[in-house]
Amino acid sequence: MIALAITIRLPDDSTLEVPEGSTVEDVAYEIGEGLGRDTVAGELDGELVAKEEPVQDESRLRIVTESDDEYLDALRHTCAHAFAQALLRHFPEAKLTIGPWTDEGFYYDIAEADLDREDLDRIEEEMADIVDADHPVERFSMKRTEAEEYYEDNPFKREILENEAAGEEEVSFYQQAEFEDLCKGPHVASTGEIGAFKLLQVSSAYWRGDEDRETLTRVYGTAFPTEDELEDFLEKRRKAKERDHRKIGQEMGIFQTEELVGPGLPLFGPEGTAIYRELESFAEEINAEIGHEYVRSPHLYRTELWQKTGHYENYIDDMFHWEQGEREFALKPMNCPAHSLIYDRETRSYRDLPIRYCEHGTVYRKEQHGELSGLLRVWGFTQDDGHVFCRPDQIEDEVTQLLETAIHILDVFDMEARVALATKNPDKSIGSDEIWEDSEATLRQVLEDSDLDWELEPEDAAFYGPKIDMKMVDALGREWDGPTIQLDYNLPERLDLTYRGEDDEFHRPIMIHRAFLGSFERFMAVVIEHFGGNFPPWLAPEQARVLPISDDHVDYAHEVADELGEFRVEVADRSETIGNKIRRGHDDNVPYMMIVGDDEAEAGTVSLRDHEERTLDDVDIADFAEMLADEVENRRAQANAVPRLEHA
RNA sequence: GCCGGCUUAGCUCAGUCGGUGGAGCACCUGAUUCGUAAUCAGGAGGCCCGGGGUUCGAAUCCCCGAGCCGGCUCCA
Repeated sequence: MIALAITIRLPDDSTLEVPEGSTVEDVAYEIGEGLGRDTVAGELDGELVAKEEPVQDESRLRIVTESDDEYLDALRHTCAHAFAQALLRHFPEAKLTIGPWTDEGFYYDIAEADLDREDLDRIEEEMADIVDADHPVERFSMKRTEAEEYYEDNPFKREILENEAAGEEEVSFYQQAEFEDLCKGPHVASTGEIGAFKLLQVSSAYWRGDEDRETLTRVYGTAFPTEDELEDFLEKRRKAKERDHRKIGQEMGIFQTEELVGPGLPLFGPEGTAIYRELESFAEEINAEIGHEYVRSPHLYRTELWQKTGHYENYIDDMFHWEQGEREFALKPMNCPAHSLIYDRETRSYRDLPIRYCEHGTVYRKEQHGELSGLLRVWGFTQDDGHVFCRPDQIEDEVTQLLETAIHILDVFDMEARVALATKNPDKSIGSDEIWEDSEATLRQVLEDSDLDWELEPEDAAFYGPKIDMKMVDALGREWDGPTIQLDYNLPERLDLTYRGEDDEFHRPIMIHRAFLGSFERFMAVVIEHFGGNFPPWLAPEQARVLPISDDHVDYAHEVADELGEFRVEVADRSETIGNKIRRGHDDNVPYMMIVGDDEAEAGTVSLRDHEERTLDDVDIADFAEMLADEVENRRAQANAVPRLEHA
């Protein structure tokens, strides 16, 4: 019998003919004996699959071995099985649902098992036994009908069989010792390959992510080939926890929330407000540079406005609204309609465009209670919002300018950007295909003309137009939502915005929504975590502190502080030991301490010490002031006065 | 909003079996006057998240609610 040949495309773009019905592993052996032996899994048309997966004609295949990143995914997937196996030994009545790998590890969702941290400890011990026993992980097939019987008591697995495996005759299972699980793979060859693992937390999740369906117990864990890698991972988590903006915000008195005020409504004291105002004046400076003019709009509006914009029907439940006499009013959830109405106050000419408005606009959105978190998700926040009204032929220039500005801003904070183009979601979009295609092409053009790396996020656009989203990458490599540039063809239509064209006809302007920092509140949270509270001088609530050695030097300390009057300077004038003052200055994250005693008072100098414990004696106050002024005015991300003065 | 956990001094946290609540730091007072990461002593500070219940008696047990934390879902 003659096997029919099919063609497989390999990563180097070469092709390989293999018999029909070949698996990933077969192809690997076809390429080379050694590669065949090392095969862990395959990447088939971009999807990670088990090595037993049959390949199709014309598919693209990459062989995954132990040296590839995907090996970690398979390892974690096997660890998820080891967890489920250990779980069933202690909780035989538990029902398994799904247990995939994730970027950080794995989770397993289970039903009919309430677990607490102590249970996890017991399960971890059992898992250690399973790993030590080094059970081989075997794949086997079962008829779908048999599998349905096998899972007679497990409606979740049966649902997977009904949906995911609907057309299949046979389904695959994986087995290690007494444990069997319906699973597509891939997995590593034996449980002993799991070098190090840890169960991280127990929480909950909805079956199929649907809040109307069953609530399941979800256990998160992670696994690595070696103990060292696990330890690095845990260390990074600990560091992240140390930098939690809620903790630092509390310690440094940056913000507070009060039950009496309400959830998600932070109060800022002088320390937080110093940071807040610095961010605001930074935004003001940027807006002046790029010609965005400030406007102001009220917090309260008749809801008819949001009926007109279309937000009412989609978001009224997320707005704060109430009847006021005959009318219904709502706190604004966004600034764009107000800006649009200002645009619309008179007949605009094509010559006037682009018209660019901006506002530090405070908006209120009734986020779900479970979503509220420190300054990251709140009910009331202030956006560094802006809207450009322009002609179609101006979009490219405007977006380019906004993109460059966003990159510059992140650069000031020493943060990298990860740029993505979010395109149309067919299920959630309005407007013609033609408009979408044009606007996506325009954004794509801007990105291609820039020297930025960017990726596509298909179907992630807002309903009214495509957007460029930027993630900010902080000092620990974590990603946060950053600047956004969104095209909007809808609102100008809804509010009937026009301009008079060269041809004497009325035309529809395009609206570009943009935010650089997002909201001042959330950006503060990011900045706190990014710098870990150790702010650069321009942002630090207290930029320098004068520490007199003894009470005899308090007067001189105040003289020094007065000389630095343009900065945020305090004097540690309580009767404490100098060691204690230094300790406090460091704990308070003051960038610069100026220690003054007899020597300094006599010479009219200070002894400088920064947060990095770098010290320099005999510093001229005016020289330091000049250095600090430079760091503040130029918004330098590092406090480097000590080394700079040292080498001056 | 849903699931689970937590809530004790300004902060971090102990509090046994149901029998009138403690520590460290911070704060106040006094002493000390100090040269680069915590001087010593004393004092003050509590609606034990709120409401209801069980009990002779509740920080502790039960019910309801709020806030926070971890997830899920959501994020114009």
